[in-house]
Amino acid sequence: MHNVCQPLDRNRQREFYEKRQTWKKGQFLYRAGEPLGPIFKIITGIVAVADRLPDGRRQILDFFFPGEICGYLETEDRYSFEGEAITDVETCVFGRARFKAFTAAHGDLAEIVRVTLMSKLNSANHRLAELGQLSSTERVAAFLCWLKARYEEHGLETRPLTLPMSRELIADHLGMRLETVSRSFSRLKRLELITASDAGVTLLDLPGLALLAASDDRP
Amino acid sequence: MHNVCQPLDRNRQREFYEKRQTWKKGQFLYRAGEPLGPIFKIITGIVAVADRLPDGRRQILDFFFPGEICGYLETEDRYSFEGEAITDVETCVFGRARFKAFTAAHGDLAEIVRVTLMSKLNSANHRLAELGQLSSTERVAAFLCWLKARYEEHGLETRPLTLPMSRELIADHLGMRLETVSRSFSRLKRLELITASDAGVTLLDLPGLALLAASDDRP
DNA sequence: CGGTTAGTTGAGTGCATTCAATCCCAGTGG
DNA sequence: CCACTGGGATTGAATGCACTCAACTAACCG
Repeated sequence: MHNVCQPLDRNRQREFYEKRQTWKKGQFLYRAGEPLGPIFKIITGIVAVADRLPDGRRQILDFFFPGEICGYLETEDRYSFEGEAITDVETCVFGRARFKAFTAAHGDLAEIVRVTLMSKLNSANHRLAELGQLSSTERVAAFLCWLKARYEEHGLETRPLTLPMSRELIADHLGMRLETVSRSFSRLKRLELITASDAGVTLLDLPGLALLAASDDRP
Repeated sequence: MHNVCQPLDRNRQREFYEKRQTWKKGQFLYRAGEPLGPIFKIITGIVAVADRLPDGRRQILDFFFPGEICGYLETEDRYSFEGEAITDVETCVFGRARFKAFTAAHGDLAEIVRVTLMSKLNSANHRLAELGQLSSTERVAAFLCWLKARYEEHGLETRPLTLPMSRELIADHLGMRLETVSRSFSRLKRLELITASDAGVTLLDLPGLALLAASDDRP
């Protein structure tokens, strides 16, 4: 159907971006241990990438927003983690080999990949500090600051902040139980750092939240 | 020896590896926020890379062993984290710009950098799952398994395993207090999964430890 | 020897978890 | 139209794990 690899821009674009795919909320784009399939570029929606322990516990490692690429991380020839659509999601799907060849051929793209990887590693490290050192409420505060920053990147409304993920997802991201997440929200409300309506959460005192979060803001 | 790349071998080698530096246990190779200095390749000893919160709490992100490179992670023009010699350390020190130029000029080296970054990101992700999901004793078990694997990589004695880091360092790595680390060791002894002598720790039942650690082995 | 530092262990506290009840809302079918 | 249902969220009560504070041991070094 799509012929492979011409050094012609038009074709490239088409090759890369033509093959779209949609996912319902709750569907998995890929699972850990599955043979490597394609790489996904998110067009709309949010994907949660998670590590899962044998007994079912899971750690959500990152939330991927439109414009980001997920599914590229691999060990051997299997996916390392799992990617789940937590909203309805639309993706571009394209082959790994082709992606590799393409970046190899373009030095500047390789540099972009390097910078992206480094930035992701940086974020992961900051999150390690959060998980290891912050109390539950501090973690929620840090999460809200982070989410606001992501929303601003994407030009989304931040007053109020519409939370696209459930308490359970937040809990699995922050290494706590959903009830504890809920209590933390209540605590933040009582401290008048946030208010909540059915539309979402409003951050009343960003400096105060950042102070609670203590950790340097994550990039 | 280190056989890095062919063209202009002699000179390159000299440029890269001639400048050595030694560090006493406890010295910092670099600190977060400092203007970017050189990149460090560790020849002997172990370096702990850590993130530090404003109030002094720290999260040790990784331990770097001989042959590894640390100090390359950056945001803007500052070091993101801090690198501390936890034993006496000998390093090669070389300039960032030169390193960049060198990798840019050699596609294969750039690929090595990419793979290394990806592997580090993979490890960081697995450690996120550990911090987020495992109990304290499980975390210590995971840590011991990981350390053994690292030792084997480097051809070091693993029966017994000589722990190069104090309880406090382990605690700051695993997000717990040093007393809890100590209690976890005692628990593992009581479970007859390990024994300890003044020479170090012997892992009696690796499968048992790995089972406790639950998480997939980290790479 | 005394002084110092790393490690272990005990007692008591507190924070996060577990289990459970309730509430709210959206969806559905009588 | 309203009663019913199910999922997400909040809150309460009780438990338990990890933390704090503190005592004590062992090893090392002057």
